[in-house]
Amino acid sequence: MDDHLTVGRLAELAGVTVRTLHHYDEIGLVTPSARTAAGYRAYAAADVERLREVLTYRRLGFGLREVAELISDPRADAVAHLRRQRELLVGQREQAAALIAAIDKELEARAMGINLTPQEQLDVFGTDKVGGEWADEARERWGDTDAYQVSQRRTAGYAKEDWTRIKAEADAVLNGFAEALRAGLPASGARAMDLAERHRQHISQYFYECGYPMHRGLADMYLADPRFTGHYESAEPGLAQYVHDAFHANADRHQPAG
Amino acid sequence: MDDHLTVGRLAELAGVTVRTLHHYDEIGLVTPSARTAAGYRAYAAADVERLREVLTYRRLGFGLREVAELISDPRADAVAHLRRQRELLVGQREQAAALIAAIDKELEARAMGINLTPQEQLDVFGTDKVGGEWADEARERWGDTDAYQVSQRRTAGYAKEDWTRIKAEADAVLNGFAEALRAGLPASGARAMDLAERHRQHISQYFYECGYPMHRGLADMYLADPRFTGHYESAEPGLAQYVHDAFHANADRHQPAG
DNA sequence: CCTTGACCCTCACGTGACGTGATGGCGCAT
DNA sequence: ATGCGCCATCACGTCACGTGAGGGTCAAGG
Repeated sequence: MDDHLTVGRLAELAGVTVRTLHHYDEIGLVTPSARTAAGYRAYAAADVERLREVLTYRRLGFGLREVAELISDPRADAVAHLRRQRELLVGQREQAAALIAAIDKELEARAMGINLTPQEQLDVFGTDKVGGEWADEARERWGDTDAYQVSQRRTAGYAKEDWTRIKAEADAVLNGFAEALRAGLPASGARAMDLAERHRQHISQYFYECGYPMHRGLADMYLADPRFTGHYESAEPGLAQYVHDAFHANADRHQPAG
Repeated sequence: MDDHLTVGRLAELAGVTVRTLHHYDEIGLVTPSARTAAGYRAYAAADVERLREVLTYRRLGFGLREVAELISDPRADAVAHLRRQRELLVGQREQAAALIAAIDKELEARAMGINLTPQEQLDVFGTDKVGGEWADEARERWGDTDAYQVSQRRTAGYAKEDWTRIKAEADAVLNGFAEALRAGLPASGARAMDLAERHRQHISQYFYECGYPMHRGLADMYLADPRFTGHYESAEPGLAQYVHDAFHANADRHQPAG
């Protein structure tokens, strides 16, 4: 009977308290499929699976009542659940990104001594509902409220020649960096700083407000996302790291890290 | 006295209920700086600012008790708060990303008929604590748990000629799509399907496992992120949308949406 | 002037998802 | 047989509000 887990073991594995498992048992959400002679709860593999489902939905902000409905929905199999959970997580992630952008905007504003209008400050509020029941109306909003959509709207108006020019400018910066790297110039040198600043203003002008904090974020992403990394590495090996370092150095110059 | 807000107005602006504001008043967390003769709560601009602070911390999972401590911390000014909040949000976003990656892994596994080991399934648990007190130990974990790090390791080994070849292949796909679009072929047609599939396998081969769910995600990002959008739009206007539709259509063919 | 309807007030109890003991039964090692 | 750690079931506490109940306030309209 080693394939059955006790409450304590499962609790530890799942990262929840014993009381939580008791509670889920009480309300019939995750009931151990067996009990020992002494009345100990004995969780089987299937129970663990179910708990995993429950916890995933819980983490997405659903109430236990809703979770129960979701996982007992007969027209949705495990894969459907995973897809749904994925959707919700993407929404969560993008919402976090939107809030980060909003904070960056405020930080930028404060760094420049500008006070945002009350309206702009309150915009931050509108983007979510402090967690919880956004789940049901999720898709409805992430069609239009999304922060990315903003920049999308901004970019939507560009014609082909605009894009060509924009890209040409971006390529010029990239080539500049590649040359600087080949020439052995340091990533924190004057040339690299110039290029970093040009890049930042380029993004700011054509896409969205890109303050130094966000520019740091971009730098990190260029290293983390292989599609960006590839873009730089194919121009010159080591360029992605070089550009990353330059952006950070430039950000440090203008806004010493806290 | 137009610069003072009533509960209802503020509640609407802030996206919370009147009861919540009453509650915050009761516990002294956000107290209106004035009352009208009739006893109506009158919130001034400073109160709004404070509420914004509170709500931001709340959204990050802090209890009201903790929020009270945080914002009454005299050695932290507004900027410090914003920076801290930003850090936490970045953590949240990355955690969501990690969970998405985990779900994609499971989806991939299921699509291939493989069942993940219990260990691998339980890994999902470990990545967080269902929300709440992760706040304090945040940075400590998000240094190495990050999902991106994986693909970074994989791409680290490529030399310049590899990158050149990889990029050439990617460009070939892009040009194929541009031609198809110019030729008026539908985004769900055979040619587009071929290209979409080639792209998916290209990503899978050189970067990371890219199943159909993730490929859908990529498609969405190509539309959402202006840097990607620009890449496609500069080749042919409307191409970003076209590619997006093609990826989705291709995913639908292989894995009908649930 | 008086009503109507939308908003405001203060109790005060209800709720959801557990936390936190209290009290007592297993189970295995010394 | 006697600790020690884990298990069981009540049962009340808590936190952040929800949800009326019962009653004043205010600007607009008949």
